[in-house]
Amino acid sequence: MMMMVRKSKGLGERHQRILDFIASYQREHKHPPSIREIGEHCDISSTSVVNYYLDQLEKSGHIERDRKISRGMRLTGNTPLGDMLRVPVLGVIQAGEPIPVPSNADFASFTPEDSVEIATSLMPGKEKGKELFALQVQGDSMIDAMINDGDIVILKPTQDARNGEMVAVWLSDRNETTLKYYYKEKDGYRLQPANPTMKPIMLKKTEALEIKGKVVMVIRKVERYN
Amino acid sequence: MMMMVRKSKGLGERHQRILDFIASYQREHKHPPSIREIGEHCDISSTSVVNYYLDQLEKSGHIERDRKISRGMRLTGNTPLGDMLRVPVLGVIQAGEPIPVPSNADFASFTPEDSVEIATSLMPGKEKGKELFALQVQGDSMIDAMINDGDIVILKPTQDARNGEMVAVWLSDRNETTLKYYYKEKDGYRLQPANPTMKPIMLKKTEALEIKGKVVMVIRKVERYN
DNA sequence: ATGATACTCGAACGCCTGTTCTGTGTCAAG
DNA sequence: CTTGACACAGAACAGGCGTTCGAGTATCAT
Repeated sequence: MMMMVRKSKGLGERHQRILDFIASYQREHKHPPSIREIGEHCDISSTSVVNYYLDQLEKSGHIERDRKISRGMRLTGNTPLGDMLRVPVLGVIQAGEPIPVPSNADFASFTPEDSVEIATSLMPGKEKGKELFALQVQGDSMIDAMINDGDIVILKPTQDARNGEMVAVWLSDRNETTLKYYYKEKDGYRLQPANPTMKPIMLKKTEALEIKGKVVMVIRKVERYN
Repeated sequence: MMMMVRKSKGLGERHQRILDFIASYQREHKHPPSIREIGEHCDISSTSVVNYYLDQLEKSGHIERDRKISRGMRLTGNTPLGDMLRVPVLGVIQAGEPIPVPSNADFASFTPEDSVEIATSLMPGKEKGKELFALQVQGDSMIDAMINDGDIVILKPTQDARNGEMVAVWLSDRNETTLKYYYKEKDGYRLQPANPTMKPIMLKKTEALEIKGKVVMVIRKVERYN
């Protein structure tokens, strides 16, 4: 029979699968799954194998376990609750620099320090998917998007947008990153600033427009201005 | 034997005791207690009696239960976890209207619909006190504070501010509400807009300035602009 | 080859736990 | 006084669940 080869570095596919299942189960049921439920949904036929992986995940610090207690497991670091999302802060965003986009398997491991927690109840629409990432705004170049220095923008990675959505775009012709409301028009694109007093950027079809993500939320921690 | 008299209105002593125990147990163990554990710590000798009360608490909406599932209960309504704050949205804030301030005992009861949840990890400084309230911005009158129509501002009620703090003030002379950075100067007050391209409001000492609260956070859910 | 290591399976054991049933004492209404 | 709702106890049942054990298989370095 085919055997899975262990990826000596990081988590194997089954580890990841179990981790994901615990998270999604917790979100749906408000409590952790049992060992047998994990086995069923992760195609593991024996409870002892689930237990085997759970032990490893505990040793590697990904989960905590309360032995002997039914469903006594919880994720550590990442999403402790089903009510919150942990969004990785992948870097900064500023006018003169390209946008850091999430590398393929970048969501797997990120330190709790470099992430922000968002209550799912705050999330607009059905963007509750876990493919979100965050960037910290650097500089005052986004003031036309009503976004301050230091603000945190939550993005959903995408290559195309619908009219009226706020997107993060890289204008390679101008060497510029910007956040604007996106409108496709007959002769090109219109990038509308959030500030209604400011004029839009009109782009011809010939000009390059790379959509990197869609803005779903902006968070500003107001400390002191000094 | 002594019997407890049921308080026909509200929760009896045992109901409250069970509720408190579930909360404290959950805090300590990260998972809910079992029926028998509740019985032991609440001086109830029979599991059926615990079940009896749990049923009532479920009917009255204080807890939710997953039948047949071990420790399948959880508190509803109030933030069961210490990881999130529930902030009441007391109303709207706009230029032409006074600021709704929290009435004395207003934090006690508010519906979950009229509140926003904030992860404590997001809270700046030590404003994690629960005396916070939120207002929804109405209109474009706060654009000079880099705040959009529909944004949610989290406020901490206070009557005075230190220099550099963003405050919500009511200028009775002008019949105007505004959000500005606050600076006390020798000849009066300076109210500085967050947008660095805009000019401050200079106030003489004689002009009335009512500070209603201090802004600690701004949240913008970006849906669609259309 | 050979042993070590990693991984998997199936089954059984036994405690944990929610559920249910029977019975008892209290108290207010009829 | 009878009746019934209410609060409670105790015991037993049945299924859920974590744990453990024995055994088998694939990969790989020795």
